[in-house]
Amino acid sequence: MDPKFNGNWSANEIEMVRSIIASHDANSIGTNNRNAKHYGIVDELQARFPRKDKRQVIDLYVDLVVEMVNAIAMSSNRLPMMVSNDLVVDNFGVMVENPGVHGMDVSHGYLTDEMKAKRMVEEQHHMKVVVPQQDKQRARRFWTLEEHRNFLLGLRAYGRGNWKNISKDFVTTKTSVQVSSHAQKFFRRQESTTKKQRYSINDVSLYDAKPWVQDNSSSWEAFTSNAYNPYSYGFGDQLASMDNLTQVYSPFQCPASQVSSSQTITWTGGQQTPSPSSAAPMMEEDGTQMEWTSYY
DNA sequence: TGGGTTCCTCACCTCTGGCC
DNA sequence: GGCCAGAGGTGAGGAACCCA
Repeated sequence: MDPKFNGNWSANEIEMVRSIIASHDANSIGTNNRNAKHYGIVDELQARFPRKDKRQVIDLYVDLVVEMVNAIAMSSNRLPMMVSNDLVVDNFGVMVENPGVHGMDVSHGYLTDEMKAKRMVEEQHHMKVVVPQQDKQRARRFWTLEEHRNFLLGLRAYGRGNWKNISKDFVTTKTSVQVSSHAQKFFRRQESTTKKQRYSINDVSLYDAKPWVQDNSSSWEAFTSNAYNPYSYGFGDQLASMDNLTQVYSPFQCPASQVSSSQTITWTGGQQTPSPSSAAPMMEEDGTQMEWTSYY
């Protein structure tokens, strides 16, 4: 585990976080919405550790998940068998092609022939169900905020270029090609910080708030500041150095000059200013479009 | 070592929606 | 209604990997 991510965590705290993640894992068998689970765990972790900011919680969570997945993957070397992702029951919301995790009927590390046969049947069943859905999803469908956040988490965990793993473990609703395409737009967006741009999903960073849960009466500045926002992950100067992934932690994309030292984002320019007359689209989980509620 | 496969990057295309 | 920016999809090209 990269120590720079959890230097503020004691060994006991890390163990506590592990057990919380594991308990979520055990309680979530049969849970289909991995995306919601990611954030449910993060929310619980932050509730347990109110002195930690959201960024620290997410950092540690992602690190531990990746660590666990890697450990399981390494241990699977002596069990070279493939199972479908859906059969490896929710592993902290991260799917792994791996046996030996709970929910698997493994006897002494090996599957019996009967189990294998049963598994093959189940796999066939899953394939029949899943493939047509993928075809269906081939139709143009905007990325939801949830998907984009999971994309950022995946980017954080695997780094740039590992789209296959990001697709498999974090953005399960998108193919690696789709993730790659989204990443292309995302990085292009990150690079073009000087132009006036209207809001896009790629302006949302991992630590940004969930705008749709905000009180309509709150101002945009209050929303983007950390003071009263329970969903604010915090951003700004303290996020300066994250190797080649700093862009992942960038705040809403706007010229640096527009970000005050107090980390309050002020929006300028018609398209970037979320006003009732220029609402930026948000996507619901089912892909239907919702709009910004008025923050002014 | 060479052929086949997989995956990633890049560029381009089409569609959508906001602005004038 | 036209223009333009942004989003998602797709194909070409190349690098990396696998295997006989």
